[in-house]
Amino acid sequence: MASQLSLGGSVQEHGLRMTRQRRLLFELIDGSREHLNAEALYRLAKQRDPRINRVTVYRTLKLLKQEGLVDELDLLHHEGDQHYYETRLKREHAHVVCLRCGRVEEFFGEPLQRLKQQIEAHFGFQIMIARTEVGGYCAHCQALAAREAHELRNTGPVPREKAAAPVLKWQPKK
Amino acid sequence: MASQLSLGGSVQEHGLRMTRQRRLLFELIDGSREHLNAEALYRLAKQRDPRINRVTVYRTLKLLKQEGLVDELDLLHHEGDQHYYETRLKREHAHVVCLRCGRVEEFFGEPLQRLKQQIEAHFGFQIMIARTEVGGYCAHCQALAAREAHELRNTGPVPREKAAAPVLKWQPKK
DNA sequence: GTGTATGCAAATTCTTTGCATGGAA
DNA sequence: TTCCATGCAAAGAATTTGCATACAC
Repeated sequence: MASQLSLGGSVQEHGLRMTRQRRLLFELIDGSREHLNAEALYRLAKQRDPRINRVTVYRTLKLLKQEGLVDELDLLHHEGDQHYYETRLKREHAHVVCLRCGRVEEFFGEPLQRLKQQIEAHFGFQIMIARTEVGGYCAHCQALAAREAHELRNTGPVPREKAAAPVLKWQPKK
Repeated sequence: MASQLSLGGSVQEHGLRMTRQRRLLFELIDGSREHLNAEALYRLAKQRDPRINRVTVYRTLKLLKQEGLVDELDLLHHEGDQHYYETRLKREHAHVVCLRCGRVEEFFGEPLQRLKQQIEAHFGFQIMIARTEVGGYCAHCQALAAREAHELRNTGPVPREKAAAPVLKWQPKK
């Protein structure tokens, strides 16, 4: 999971400085198995360096984005309006988010390469960043929803809204 | 450009009401040739109905999203952290954003269909929404940047940061 | 030593909530 | 006539800025 990207190299090339905080934050993002948002990252960092400030997290994230070391995602804002971060992978990939349980899968597949190539060819565009985020319901949640629907039917009359609404429906945020 | 989606149908089916404001806001989004953000939409709406409130814009956008009439984009946040809105099109498409001039192109192509199919097949996933956003430099801005680089070289010494930085580089937000 | 990075407090931006009134069905 | 929708004011969440101090080079 951990990338081969060099924080030091990238930072020094631009006259920037390698600090305790930057090293820590990059390590945490790069080593995390989840997609962290700024707040989660801050809390993790605080455990290892209680003196670190939330503002430093934001400033460092901005820097890492600019240097192309980290990508920013929103995962369709399935919970709140925060952003999520991951170290940039070599392989293009899409994020597949279950709108019910929040689980995030990554999909690597050739249509993504194709898409980039076509866009570059079609528009003469120079792509710096590409992001595909897909929301819906994972197999597990589809099964759960089906079972719930079944139970509803066998429980007799049900408040109108509940019965009429599709079982699977975009969940309002929060 | 205008979609065939019915606001009235969708609204009434869920026990909701068709109001002056909702009609107006949907019309504006559906009729706009640009991707509007909440603030821009509010300002447009205010011209046609000075009594409308910003909060109503947010509430209506949320509703339209939930009903699947409108999709939310962030266009890679190329200017600020707002979201942008468009009426849902039948055809899958990607948004291609120039990080320099801000121009947004839409790309329709089969890799997008392929991608969805593969994700559904691979994970047994039921896709409700899919979003691809691509950032980089449009042909026009590449040409401009090349010319600028040329002029820089012929102007003699230049402040270090300017000369050392790649000509095309992710623009820091704002 | 110089100039960038950090921490702290305060400000800003974007969005949501509470509540009384207005208006669609 | 019934409740959903709106407007207004205020709150809230996420992120940024200003400035003095700390620390990497």
